[in-house]
Order: sequence, then structure tokens, then C-alpha cells
Amino acid sequence: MSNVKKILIADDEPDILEIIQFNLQSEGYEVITAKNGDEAIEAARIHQPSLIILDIMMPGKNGIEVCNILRLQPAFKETLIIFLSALSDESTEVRGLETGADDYLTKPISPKILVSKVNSLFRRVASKGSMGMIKIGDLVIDREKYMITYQGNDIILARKEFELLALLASKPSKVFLRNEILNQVWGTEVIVGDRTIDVHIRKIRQKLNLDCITTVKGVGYKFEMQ
Amino acid sequence: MSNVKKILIADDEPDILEIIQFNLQSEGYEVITAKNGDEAIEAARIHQPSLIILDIMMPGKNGIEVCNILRLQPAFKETLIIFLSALSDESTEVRGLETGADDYLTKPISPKILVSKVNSLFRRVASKGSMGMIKIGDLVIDREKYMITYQGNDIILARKEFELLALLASKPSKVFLRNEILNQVWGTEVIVGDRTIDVHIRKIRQKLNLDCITTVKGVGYKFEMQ
DNA sequence: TTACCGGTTAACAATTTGATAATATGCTAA
DNA sequence: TTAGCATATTATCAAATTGTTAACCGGTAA
Repeated sequence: MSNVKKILIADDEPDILEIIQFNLQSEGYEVITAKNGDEAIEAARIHQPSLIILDIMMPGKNGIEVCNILRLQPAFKETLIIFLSALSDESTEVRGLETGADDYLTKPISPKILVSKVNSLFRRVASKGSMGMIKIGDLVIDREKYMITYQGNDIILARKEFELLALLASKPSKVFLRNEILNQVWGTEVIVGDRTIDVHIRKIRQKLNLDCITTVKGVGYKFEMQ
Repeated sequence: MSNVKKILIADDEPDILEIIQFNLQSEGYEVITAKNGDEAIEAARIHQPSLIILDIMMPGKNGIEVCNILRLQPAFKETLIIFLSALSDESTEVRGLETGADDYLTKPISPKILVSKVNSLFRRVASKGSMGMIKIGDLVIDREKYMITYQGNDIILARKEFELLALLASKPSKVFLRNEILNQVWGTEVIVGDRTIDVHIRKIRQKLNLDCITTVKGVGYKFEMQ
């Protein structure tokens, strides 16, 4: 990963805040804290964290309210949210999950479980395919830097080659039809010959020096790591 | 989704099994039960459930072992798994999540929380869109990946073969008339001889090495798992 | 200008696929 | 039992698809 994942924690108890912060930071995450619901909303807007851990019982806006407010905004539709609650009141827990949280933790919090759940959530989302950075095995595709790294070596691809590879790698194992590829990489207006895709595929295979692109005859191409 | 979601529950305590079964059935799910790890694996293979709820402590193979075994097989890569544990032993919980479970529940189980988590999990997966997958017994047909897996082995079919099988498997037990097959797979314009279908059927039978396509003389073909 | 790069195309080779013909097998009804 | 019909099997060949190489062209940096 190029940039470290940001996690926002909102809780009114400083002790809890500190414990969580410490544990997540030792895992390599960047942690932002907030002492109440309003601070949480403000911090979320500013830092755009990947994950928000919300205590349910907080002065002012409680965690569920914060979650509801955030979920209304498109920017936070995909943001992971975990609820934290002192009471093991199950109706609250149910309400939390229905509100659109991704997980739930009850106090007292076990650092190990916390860290495990956080990692697990990120893993689940990562497999969904987050834009910007594609990582498959030893292969790293960085859309922003337009760069490809394989086993630590940088590989230079031309634009079309890069976009074609990035497309295929965005959904490993999915077969992309030639039409899909043309639309995604070349656009709908441009009309290019039949052999154009093949030639680009060949160049990629050549440069990567690795058989990660499979031909499905009569259908299309797919990306697969061994 | 066309058919109801299947959920497999494995627990050695009949009471727990019954409680969970009752609650999930009232939610409209189809429930299959297993009394131990081996039964669970067998049942999973046969019924191909969308979700498996595994008790960790079971005679014979425990839940974590079952999960590990299942996760090795491509057919269960995407299957949701929830662990169930009587002990709130956190190291076990951590191990569970690391093993590749999607969630975790501790006994005593609150029916409301259970149902809520199950719904929540399905919602999360649904948004991901796992369309185009046909699962029948040990056979998995993945339209997106253009791949067929039978008993964990990948089988490569050519385009027409794949489409023909996918058609037949899309409605198991339904007899497809030769005309229907021609229209669906070959299209209305193309005209091909009578023996063409036979030959393709034969190739599929050969590659699958399994008698899942039945001939209905004078009518057509149908797909059926034993 | 000149050299180079990326994108495209043309031409041909290699491969895979699909359709058909020819033959065999098996079922059914008279 | 046997003729007649439907399907199974096999081999073969043509067509479709993709791989490969080299050449072309326009833009751009030295």
C-alpha cells in the first residue's frame, strides 16, 4: 500500500481512546481521535478515514446518530464503521447493525480482537478491489503514479498497455470480452482494428515476462496470478 | 435471486441447532443441519449453501478445521462462514477471524443478533454482486470467470460447450428441446445440422467425466446431478 | 531536422474451434 | 426378431480466432 490507512476513533472515555489508538498504531495504522459525535463528524470530513470506530454512548450526538448522518453523504457510503458499546444491550446492537455498521464490539475491549476485526474488515474490502492501487501477489499496479512493480522491479508500460493491464487486474480471473476492453480502454468512439488488442496484450506479456494473462478463445482475456 | 438462500448450521448441541434453525427459517432461509465437522463438510459439498454457521467446539473435526478444509476448495472461496463459540476465549476468536471466517458469534446466542448478523452479511455480499454463478452440487459454473469447477478441479470448456452447459444447468431437470438449445446457444440466424448438438453434448460429457446430462429421446437434453 | 516513442495496422503463422460426414450403437414398435 | 429411427462416437476439414513480426505514421523532445 502506498499510503497508510486512516482510522478515526470517537469515544468520550480518554482511556479507551488511548488503548485503541495505541494498538492500532502499533499495527501501522494512522489514528485520528475524537471526543464526541460532533468532533467525529468534523474529523471524518477533514481526514476522510477508511474506517471509523464509533462509541455508541457519547455526549451530544451518539454513535448511531453519527453513523446515520455520515451514511447520508456519498463520501461515506463506502467507509467502514464499527460500533463500540459499553452495554451489551442487544437491541442496541441490532439497531447498530441495521443502521449500516460493518461490525460491532462490546466493551471491555480486547485489543487482540479489536485488531483482528479491523484487519479482517480491511481484508474483506481490499479483496473487493479498491481503486488507485492494485496489489496481486508480487505485482503492484499504482494508477496514480502510472507505475508497475513486479518482485520489486519497476516495469515501464505505455499508457494503453498500462490501462489494459490495470483493467484486467482490477478483477482477477474475470474474463473481459474484447468489447469490454475496447470500451474501457479505447472508449466507445474510437474504432480500432481487431489485432490492436492482441498486440498490446503481447507487449504486456513480453514486458512482464510472466504468464499472468490468459486467453479465453472466442471470449476474451483474463488476468490470473499462479 | 431466484432461489432461496441456503444456510448450513453445524453444532453438536441439538438445542442450539434447533433454536438457530427455527429463527433462520422464520426469516425465510432454507436451513440444513449437521451434527459434527465431517457431516458439515459432506453437507456443504452436497447442498452448496450460501452461508455456513460453524460451532467451534465439535466432536471430531472442529469448526476451524472445517473452515480450513472448505476454504481450500474453489467452490467455497466465496461462501460466507460464521463461527460460533461457547467460550469467549479471545485467542480462539482471533484465530477464527484469521482463518477466513466472515463473522463471529459467542454463546449464548441471541436470536435477534444472529438474524441481524446473517441479514447484514448477505446484504454486504449482495452489494458486491456475485451474479452469474451457477452452483449445483459439486459443480460450479462461473460465467464471469468463464470457468467450471467440478469437485475442486478446474475444467476448461470451449465457448459453445460452455454456453450449452450453462444453459442446461441454468434450469436443472428441465428438458431443453433441441430447438430451444439451437436458439439459445447458436442463435436464430445460424443454421446447423442435427448432429452438431450431439457432438457438443458428447464433448461436455467427456470433459466433465460425469453423467449429469441426460438424453430424453425424441425430445432433448436435461441437466441433473445425481 | 532527426531520432525516438507509442499506437496502429497489415500480413502471415499458429492454434483452436465448430460443423459435418460417416459409422456405430441402442431403443422401440410391429 | 428386425426394420426404422434417434442418438453416440469418431475422424476430418474448414473457418474462426489469436499470436507474432514488421512496418507505418504522427507527435515530440533533443
